[in-house]
Amino acid sequence: MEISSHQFHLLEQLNEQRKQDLFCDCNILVEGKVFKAHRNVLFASSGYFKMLLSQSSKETSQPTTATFEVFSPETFMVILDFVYSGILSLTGQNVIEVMSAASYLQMTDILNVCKTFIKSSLDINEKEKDHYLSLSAKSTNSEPAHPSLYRSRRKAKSNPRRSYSVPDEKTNAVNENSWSGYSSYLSSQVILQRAETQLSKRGRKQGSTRKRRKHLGLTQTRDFAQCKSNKAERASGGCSASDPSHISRVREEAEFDAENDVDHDDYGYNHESEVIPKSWNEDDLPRMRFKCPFCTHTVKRRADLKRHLRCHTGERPYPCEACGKRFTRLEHLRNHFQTIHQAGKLICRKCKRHVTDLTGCVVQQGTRRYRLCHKCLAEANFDSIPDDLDAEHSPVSSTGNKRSKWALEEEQKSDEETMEEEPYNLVVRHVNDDIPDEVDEKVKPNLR
DNA sequence: CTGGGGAGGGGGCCC
DNA sequence: CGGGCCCCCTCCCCA
Repeated sequence: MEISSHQFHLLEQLNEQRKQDLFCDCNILVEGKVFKAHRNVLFASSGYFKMLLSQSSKETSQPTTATFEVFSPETFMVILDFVYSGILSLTGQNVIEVMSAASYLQMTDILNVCKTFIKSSLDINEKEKDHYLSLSAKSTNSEPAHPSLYRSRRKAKSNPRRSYSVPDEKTNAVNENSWSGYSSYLSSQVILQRAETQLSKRGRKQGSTRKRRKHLGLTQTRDFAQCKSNKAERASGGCSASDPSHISRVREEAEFDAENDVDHDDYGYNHESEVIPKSWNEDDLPRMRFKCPFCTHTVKRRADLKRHLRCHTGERPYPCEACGKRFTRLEHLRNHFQTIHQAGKLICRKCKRHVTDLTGCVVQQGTRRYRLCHKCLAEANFDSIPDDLDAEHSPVSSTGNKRSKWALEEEQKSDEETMEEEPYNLVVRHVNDDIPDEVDEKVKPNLR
C-alpha cells in the first residue's frame, strides 16, 4: 500500500531541516554567500554534486564545501529551493541564469523545464508578433532599418551610417503592447539602458567598437558561443550545457553596447521595428523581423531564429560519431567530419601540396585523419601500415555490419569520455575512402 | 612575439 | 520550414 503523501512529507521535513540547519553536512559557497544543505539530497539531485561528493565521500566526518562563482546566489537559491521542494520559481528574469546553472550542475529536469519555459514564451511572443504584424505597415525594404546591438560584424562594416532618432514614447508604447513576458522584459531592459545612455552619450565620437570590446574582454557573441563550446568540450560531454558565464556575457555585451553607445548615433534600437528613423519614408520601412528574446539580434525568418537560439540555449543536436564533439548545425558536423575524420582535404598536411590518391596516403592519428604526400610520408618514417585499417577504424568502410568502431565507442562512452580524442595513434592507410556519399550515409543516422 | 592557417561558429539567403 | 551553401569572424595552434 502506497501512501502518496509520504514523499511530500519527507521532502518537507528535509527542507525544514535545511532551513534549521539540522544535519546539514554540505556548505555551498556562492559568490560569498553560504548555503547549507544535505549531502545526500544534493547527490541525488545533481550530476555535478554526485561527481563532487563521490570524490570526497571518503571523508564524511567533515562537512563538504563547494564553491561557485559561475552563477549568482539568487540563482542557486532558486535551484536549491527546487531541490528541497520540487517547486521551481522561474521568471523571465532568471530563466537563462537558472538554465545555465542547471546545466552546470547537470540537473536535466530543471534544464528541460527552462527550455519549455523559453519555448512557450517564444510561442506567445510569436503569436503576439503575428498579431502585431497584421496591424503594422508592411514594407519592402529588406535592409534592416534598426540593426540590433548584436549585429554581425559584416553587417556593421557594410552598413552605411545614418542618423536615427531616439525612440519616442509612441513607438515604445507599441512595443509594450506588442511584446510581453520575459523577452519583452529582457529587451526592454536594454532599451531603457540604451535610451538612457543614448541621451547622455550622444555625440561621443564613435571609436572602434571591436577594439573596445576586445579591450574589455567582451568580444561579441561569437566569443561566448565559443566559450560554451569550449566548455562543452572540456566539461561534461557538451550536451546542451551552456556556459554559465555566457549570461553575464550577454548582459555585459548589451550593457557594453549601451554603455559605449555602439552605433547609437546612427541606429535606433531594433525592437521589432518599432523605432524608425524619422528621416525614412514609409517605403523605407523594413520588413518585419523575428527578434531573439535573449539578445537584440533580429532575423527575417523564424527558422533562422530557431537556429540562432541554439547559440543561447547551448543546444548541440549534431554529435560527431568519431570524436563525440557536438555541433549546432549539420553542416558544421559534416565539415568537421570530412575535414578531421575523413581527410577530406586533398592537401598534404606537411608540405601543403595537392595530393591525389596516387600521390599520397591518408594518415590516421587518433580519430583524426589527414593526408601526406609520399615524400612527406617517407620523411615521417612510419613503420606500421595495418592492412585492415578500414575495418578497424573507418566509420564508412565496414558497410557490412554497419557498425564502425567509432560508432560502437560512441555508444559505450559517455559524452564526457568521448570529448577527448585518442592521442597519437598514428597509422597510415591507402587512399580509397573518399566517397562523400559514404560519409553522409554514416553521419546522417546520427542526426535528428 | 607574431603572422599564417586550421577549425569552429554564426548570419544571410537560396533551394 | 529544413537543408545547404557561402561568407565572414574569432580562437587557437604552430612555425
